[in-house]
Amino acid sequence: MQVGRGEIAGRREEIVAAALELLAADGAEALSMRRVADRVGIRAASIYKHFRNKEALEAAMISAGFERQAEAFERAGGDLGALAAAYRRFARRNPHLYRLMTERPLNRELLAPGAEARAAAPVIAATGGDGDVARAAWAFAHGMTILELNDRFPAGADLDAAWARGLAAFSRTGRDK
Amino acid sequence: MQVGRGEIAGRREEIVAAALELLAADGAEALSMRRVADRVGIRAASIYKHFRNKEALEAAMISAGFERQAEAFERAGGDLGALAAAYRRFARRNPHLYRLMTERPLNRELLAPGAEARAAAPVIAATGGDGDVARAAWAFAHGMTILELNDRFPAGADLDAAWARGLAAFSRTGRDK
DNA sequence: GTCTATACCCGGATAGAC
DNA sequence: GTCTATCCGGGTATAGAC
Repeated sequence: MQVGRGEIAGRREEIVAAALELLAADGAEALSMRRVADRVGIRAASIYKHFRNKEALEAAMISAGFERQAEAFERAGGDLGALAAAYRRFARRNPHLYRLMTERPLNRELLAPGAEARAAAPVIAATGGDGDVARAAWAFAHGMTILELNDRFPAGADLDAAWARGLAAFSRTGRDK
Repeated sequence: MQVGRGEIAGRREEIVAAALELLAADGAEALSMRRVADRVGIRAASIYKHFRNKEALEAAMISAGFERQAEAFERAGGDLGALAAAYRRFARRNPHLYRLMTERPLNRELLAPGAEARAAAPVIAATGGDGDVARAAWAFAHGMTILELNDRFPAGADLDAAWARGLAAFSRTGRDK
C-alpha cells in the first residue's frame, strides 16, 4: 500500500475513498472533481495538489478496485466455481466500479504496480495455467457479468444455469481437451 | 424499414447516417447534437423536429446497428463458428457502435420493433434452441469481443485460440451434455 | 495544501420568428 | 422544418494569494 507518511498520503486516500463512495452512490456521470471535492470537504482545485488530473484519480480508484477483487478471490478459495461466484458478487455489489474497471483500456502506467496481476492470478491458477483457457473463461465471466449489469438478458432467463453451463465448459473435469 | 414517405423520413435517416459516421470516426464523446447537425448541414435545434431528444437519436442508431449485425449474420450462414467470426468482425469494424449497442441497458420502447430479436435469432438457432447455452455462448462472444476492443488481453495473447477453445465448449459436437 | 477567482469550453434543450 | 438567440447547467484545469 506504499503510503509515504503523514498527511499527504492520508489525504490522497481520503480523496480516493470519497470518489469511490460517490461512484458507488451515483454512477460515473456524477463523478466530477467538484463533487468529489464536496464530499471531502475541500475545493476542486485542491485535488490537483494530490492528483495530476482526473484520469490519475480514476486510475487510483481502479487500482483500489483490483485490490478489493483480489481480496474477494482470496476469500473464495481456488475453485473455479467459487471464483466465478465471487467475481459475479463483486460486480453486483460494485456495479459502477466494475464498469470503470472494465469499460475502457487501462492506462497501466498510472495503476498501482501489480494490482491488476494480483486480481488476475487466481483465475489463471484455477484454469490450470493454460492461457487460452484462462482468457476464454475470463471472457465468459465478464460477458455474463456485464450483460447482467446492463440488463441485457431476458427477464425470465436462468442466469445461474447459464453460468453453470459455461463453467462446466471451462473447468478441468468438463474439458474435452 | 418503415419509411413514411418523402422528405421527413429521408431527413431522419440522413441524421442517423450522419450520427453513425460521426460515431465511427470520433467515438461516443464526440457525438453531440451540434456536431451531428454540422455534419448534416443544419442547426442542432432542427434535429429536435425529428427526434424528441438525444436518447431517441441514439436508439435509432442502435436499431440500425442491430440491422447491420443481422445482415452480417445472414451472410455468415448458420454455423456457430461462422457466426462468431461475423460477430467479432462486426465489432472490430464498428467498435464505437458496438459499444453504444452493448454498454448500457436498452430502452427497448425506443428501438425499431424486432431489430434486437432479428440480430439474436441466428445465435439462438445455432445453439440448438437451448436458451442457457445460447446465453452462455453470447456472453462468451461478447466478453471476448469487448475485452479485445478495450485492449484488455496481454499483447502476445492468441485470441484465435481462446475463441476456438470457447466455441468448442458451446458447439454441439463439443458438448458434454 | 487550501483557498478564491476565473479561464475556457462544452453539453442538451427550448422559444418564437419565418 | 429550419433558423437565430438563448437559457441553464456542467465540466477540467490553472493562477496566484495566503
